[in-house]
Amino acid sequence: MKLAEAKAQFIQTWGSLGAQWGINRTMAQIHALLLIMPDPLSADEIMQELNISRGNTNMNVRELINWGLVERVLVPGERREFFTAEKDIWKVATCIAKERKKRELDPIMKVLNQLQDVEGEQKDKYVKAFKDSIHNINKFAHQTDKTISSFIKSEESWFYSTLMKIFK
Amino acid sequence: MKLAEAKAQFIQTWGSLGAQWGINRTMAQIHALLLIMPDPLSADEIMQELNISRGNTNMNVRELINWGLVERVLVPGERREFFTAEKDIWKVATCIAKERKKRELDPIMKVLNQLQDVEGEQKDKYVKAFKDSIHNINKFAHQTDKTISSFIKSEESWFYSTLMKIFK
DNA sequence: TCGTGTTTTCAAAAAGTTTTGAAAATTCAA
DNA sequence: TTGAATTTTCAAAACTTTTTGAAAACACGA
Repeated sequence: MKLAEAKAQFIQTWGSLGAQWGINRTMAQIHALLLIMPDPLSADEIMQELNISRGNTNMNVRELINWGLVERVLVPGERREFFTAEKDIWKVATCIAKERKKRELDPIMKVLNQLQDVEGEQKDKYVKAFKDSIHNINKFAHQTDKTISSFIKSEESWFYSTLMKIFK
Repeated sequence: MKLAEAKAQFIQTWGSLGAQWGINRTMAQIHALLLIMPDPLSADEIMQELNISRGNTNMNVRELINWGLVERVLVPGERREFFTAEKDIWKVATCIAKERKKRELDPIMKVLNQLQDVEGEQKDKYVKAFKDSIHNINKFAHQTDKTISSFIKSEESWFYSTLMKIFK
């Protein structure tokens, strides 16, 4: 397989994966492109490679920067901005985990805690079923929160550097 | 807080969570409703509770059944079908993990394996960067696959029943 | 300050997804 | 069979999200 073909396929696969994950397709494609490019790209280069408009490029690059997955790079002697993606896939993973935890898990945990105290008799089977469900989901959410938190922290810890060598 | 209010809030929160996860909002809401109801519901009851059309109900219930999150229940003496959701949140989680692995991780791993062998010189920095990226992502994907597989299996194993008692 | 190259914004258009509801199909008791 | 209750289908409508591109804003050297 030729490089150009492989590149196109990788970008499109990463793009549809992103779409299923609530990340928009173009954002994921830009990320894919920057992942496999050795040097930083300018907005124009991204536009050309992916055939998308300037506005679209700008918007999605900014969002990738917000997620912490892409960085602005200043090339000496160049007026234009260049962009590059974090290449260490473990860092990418922890970065995404951190962001999704903040955007998804944390808010639902807040709601679950409020829903714990519904008025009403335990004798009422509807009240009982509701409370039981919320209670169980809440326990599960706390466990998940702990697991994700330690995954996120593992990146920085001593434990990480020793253990991860096995996989890297 | 009153039960009705808490119920509505839970359904709507679970619904928007689902939307972020690539699951459609209504499907997640039906799931939420069935999760907190002690007894199975009929299609009509779901329609009334959530204010959605018959077609919509039918389609999304079927999809939930495909995911293995909801079951058809036959009530003796009733012509209509009733539906109920798995209440054990650990089972729900492994079920979702299994399905998402099948739909998302497995296909991308297939593509990554194909992309491993791109033609071209290692001296070409674009070829090198591409190969390195794919190689690293592939290693990560294999690791993730193992982790998810053992999570899915944990449900059935001896280890599960002993360890999970701590959290339940 | 001006002019040029560059980035950002945002309203409107395009594309994509979900929902509706009525008609068709199915099921089953009589 | 027949017909009433129920479920399923699917084209069109409603809604949501994404993309475009031109205009505005910005940055900076001369």
